[in-house]
Amino acid sequence: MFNKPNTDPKKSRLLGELGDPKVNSKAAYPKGAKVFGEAEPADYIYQVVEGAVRSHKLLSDGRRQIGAFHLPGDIFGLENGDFHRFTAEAIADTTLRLVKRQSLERVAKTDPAMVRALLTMTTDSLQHVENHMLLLGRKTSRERVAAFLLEMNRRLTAPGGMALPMSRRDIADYLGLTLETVSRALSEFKRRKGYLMFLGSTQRQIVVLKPAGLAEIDS
Amino acid sequence: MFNKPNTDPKKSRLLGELGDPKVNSKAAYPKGAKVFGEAEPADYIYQVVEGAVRSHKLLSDGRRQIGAFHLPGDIFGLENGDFHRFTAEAIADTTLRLVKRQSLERVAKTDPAMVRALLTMTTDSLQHVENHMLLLGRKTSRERVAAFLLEMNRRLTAPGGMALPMSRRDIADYLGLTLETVSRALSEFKRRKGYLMFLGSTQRQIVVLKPAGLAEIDS
DNA sequence: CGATGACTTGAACGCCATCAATCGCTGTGG
DNA sequence: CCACAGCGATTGATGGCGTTCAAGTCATCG
Repeated sequence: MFNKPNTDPKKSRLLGELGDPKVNSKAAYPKGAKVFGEAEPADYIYQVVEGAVRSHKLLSDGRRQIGAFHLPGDIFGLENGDFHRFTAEAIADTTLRLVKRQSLERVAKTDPAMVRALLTMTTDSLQHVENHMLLLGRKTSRERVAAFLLEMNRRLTAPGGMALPMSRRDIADYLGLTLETVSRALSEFKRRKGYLMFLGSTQRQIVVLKPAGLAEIDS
Repeated sequence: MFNKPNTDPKKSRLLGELGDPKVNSKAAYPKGAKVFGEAEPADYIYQVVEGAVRSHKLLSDGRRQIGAFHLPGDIFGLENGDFHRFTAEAIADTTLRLVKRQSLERVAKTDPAMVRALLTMTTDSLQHVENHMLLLGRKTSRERVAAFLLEMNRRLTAPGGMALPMSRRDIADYLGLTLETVSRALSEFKRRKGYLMFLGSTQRQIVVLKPAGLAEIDS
């Protein structure tokens, strides 16, 4: 709600195209709504206008791994193949801008800079999941939660702390932990270490008091 | 040694360029040699001709996460930015084909199909690490080892089983486990389940007797 | 208010890590 | 030719971190 939109210049190129009303439209997704499912045809790509989206994979018994959270300004659902590789769901009431994949492909055919832009965005995703792989494979629970807080603090910066759109369970499924472990780590950072502060009645409005403390824990 | 080279048609386009002796050269790396380091300038991209390479990230205290193994035919070291995001080392005595990144960039400027090829390869990497994220975040040790065996069985298929080029420690650092846990899982699949067989005196020549059994364990 | 859902906190368990011993193979030097 | 060091791998014993199970708190909403 108080989160600044992403104004990364790398996305501007694509947004120039995306901004063209002839090829895009907006749509509203209530909290919990599915945007697309894993292995469904990838007919559109999406940009978050307002709200937040999670992308996840499921195992057959219900275990879930969230690969990324998409915040205002972020583009997601960009596939090179014809099918989505994640399921995407709105975390909160969300507005998305949609662009037909077909029209992107058409532009890409004649515009090398557009293909470049796609490549750059794909590489950015790659870099994010590569770092996340290190977190999931080798970091302790405290390190994971500290890294999460720093990531969100960077991406959601706003006056008076960040407003996390996701539940403890979502955080846990992003970090490869249980929601109880996430909760314990947050309590520890708040009470024992004094790195955090919760604002208001909810437990999702968080102020990071000592980023350096978190950064130290995150190795 | 008995592993068939990768002949994926998607790589052919790039290999057409890579095959040009004017822009490439070969180099030998003895077992253990560093190909490039994390955060070093990315001046070349590489293709495995013979041998095998591992790509990893390190935490400050030495914990290691291997992101991928590169086998004959595979291309790696392709970055969009100017710096490598992994350290790459030869697992066995290895021959690599090198291509100057600059000459790739030059071709890419005028050849949209080349940019496309780069995008496709980047997307393939992305898909691999996305699946690996699910493994690292949510799978049990048995599931991880089963998935590893199936992956290597697919990529190293040869008459009379596969010859793993990597040590138990490498496997462990790829799967986010310890080498002891990997060893126990392999023993279990061999003795208790009868899914595996070791050939010869070494413990790296493995025959998968029942892929279906491994697939079932891997969820 | 009572119901519900998100979160926190406590207690006990279990999977995997850690520590440690041993085995088998290879290579090396006396 | 044998002793032995060294390395990779296996196997056993123990321990700890995060999970699981469970109870309780708090805010929201009918």
